[in-house]
Amino acid sequence: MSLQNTLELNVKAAVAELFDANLESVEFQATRKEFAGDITVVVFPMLRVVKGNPVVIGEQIGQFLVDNVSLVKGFNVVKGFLNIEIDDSHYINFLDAIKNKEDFGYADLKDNKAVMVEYSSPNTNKPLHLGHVRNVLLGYSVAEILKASGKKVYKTQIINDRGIHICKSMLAYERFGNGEVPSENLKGDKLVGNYYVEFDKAYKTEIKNLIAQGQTEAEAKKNAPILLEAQDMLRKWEAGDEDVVALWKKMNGWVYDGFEATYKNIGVDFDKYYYESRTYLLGKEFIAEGLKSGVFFKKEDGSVWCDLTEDGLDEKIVLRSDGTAVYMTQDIGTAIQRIKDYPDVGGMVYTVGNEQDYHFKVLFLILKKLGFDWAKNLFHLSYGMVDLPSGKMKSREGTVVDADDLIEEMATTAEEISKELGKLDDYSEAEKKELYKVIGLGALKYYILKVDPKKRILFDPKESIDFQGNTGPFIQYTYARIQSILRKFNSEAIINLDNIEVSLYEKEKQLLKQLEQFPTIIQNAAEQHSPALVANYTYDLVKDFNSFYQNVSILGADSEAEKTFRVLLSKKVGETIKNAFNVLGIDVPERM
RNA sequence: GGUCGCGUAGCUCAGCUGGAUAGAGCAUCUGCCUUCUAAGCAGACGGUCACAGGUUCGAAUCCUGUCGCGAUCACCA
Repeated sequence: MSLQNTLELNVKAAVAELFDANLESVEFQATRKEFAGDITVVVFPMLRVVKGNPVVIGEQIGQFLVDNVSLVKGFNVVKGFLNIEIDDSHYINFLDAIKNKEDFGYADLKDNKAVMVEYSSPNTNKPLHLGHVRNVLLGYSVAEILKASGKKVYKTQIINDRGIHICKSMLAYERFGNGEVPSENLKGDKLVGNYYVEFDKAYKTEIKNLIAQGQTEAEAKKNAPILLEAQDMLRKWEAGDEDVVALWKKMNGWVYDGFEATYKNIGVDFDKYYYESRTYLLGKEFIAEGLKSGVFFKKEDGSVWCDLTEDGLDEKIVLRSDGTAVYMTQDIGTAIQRIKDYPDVGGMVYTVGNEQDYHFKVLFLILKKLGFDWAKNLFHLSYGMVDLPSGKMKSREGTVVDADDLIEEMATTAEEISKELGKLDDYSEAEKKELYKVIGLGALKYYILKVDPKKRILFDPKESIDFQGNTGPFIQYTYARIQSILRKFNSEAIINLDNIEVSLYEKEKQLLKQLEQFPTIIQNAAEQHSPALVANYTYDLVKDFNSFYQNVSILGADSEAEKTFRVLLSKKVGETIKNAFNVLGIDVPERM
């Protein structure tokens, strides 16, 4: 039983015995540094069932704990706060209990229902940019956090592979491409993205000309021949035109190869891919069924809608009057397809930007109306946009921060800093290169994941991401320091706490208290779908370790017992950093 | 205009299921490398928690209103 559970039971027993009253819960918090004690019980909430002076009540409960709980060795009451002092043996036993648990903090599988996490839902007409990076990092990390909290998880994505956007790239390629193919210098997604930009250029030129010929801007935008041709191409695609489909397959293939390279570069993976072109038909089937069962209704023009006015929302279109699918149609189909493919899935998490809050509200509601019991376990992991100082990123206007470029720049920065510090002179070039990438990516990932998902991020490319303070590299550096100590100690096998006699320094106790929190942090992060909780916890842990490291000699301890204890403590902190960073998708280096 | 989200130190962020004197990092300034990696440690400076009411023994946290920023309200995705 955890320390807090033990204390809770005994506080309740104390209140029952001393005041003949029943407490439903006990409020704990960490004792503030300026007071003596390790854990604090807040007395105020008890005043609802126990009448009296909170200080006196605190004193009485404190005395009861000292008399009845061997781990409680003292207490003091300040205002309504009962500060409890815990015996060192508790913390030493805690360390002893986890010393062989390499996966400390991770829960065993405890739920037979799996959860599917969707992230990175790219369009196939342009490369991934910083916005996708936030999406991918968040989704991957939430998936890993859910796993660590004891859930079975499938990672997936939906690829938006059909529609007017890809037709625009295809048309521009046909016109200006001259048979260009991806090469080492030009990944497939970049190539296709270039033609998307080419299309837009040509489109704008045509608009200008039409306006010069006397059309209004709105007319020109609608009538530009190149746009009409792209729309024609889309119709051909839907009709299954062989040439168009062949080009579509070829260019999408290039894009997928390019995306794969970027995912690998970032270090994320997927268990299953879904393609809009293959799920929208299933969506249509269920629209037809819903029409029969009265979930949907048809308007005179033939379009199909869902009436959500009773739920405080509007009517929502689910099928166009010409019978073609809209975004909602394919999302309905995709959700149902996923449950068909993975019957053990009991819920899903959609990692999608907050601009689509309304869409997912509606989607979840419609799926509920269609009668799927899993629809109540759908969660939209909504995150804020990543903006530049100049505003929103726009692919067509070339104001995007490219994902591949960004990763490379981060590694270059890591290289510059490392060279300045010059600690890696005996590393081979390949080892150095690998390390720079680990550090650069660590900086980028931590920078993005440490902020609350729902807040928007302002990213200024000119002000490079920090490598000091509350950053990924700082935490990685601490890990590397710990590994250095372990290499020097060099005798893991004899780490043994049996019958060890040490009394804890404040810095050591603080570290152990912090370690004790980690399993709870993982559970909270899973419940709240928030990697930021894990990131900020790791930073707190590392700060405490560095303070310990700088103020207490580990290998130079006075006795063998102390030395053994400190090495083991350091080792566990290192493992915990590694386990925490693992769910954030960040690697840790042996040296740096 | 309706709906949703956000507003905490010069900057970037924690804290938000109500609890002690609101915490970090960056920047600025002081100290600390004959001792385990100075990407570090120890410290100083810095706040009307957007504003105004309300609930409460107690509010950055909950409620209402106002202001500011953003998103959304398409037979786009």
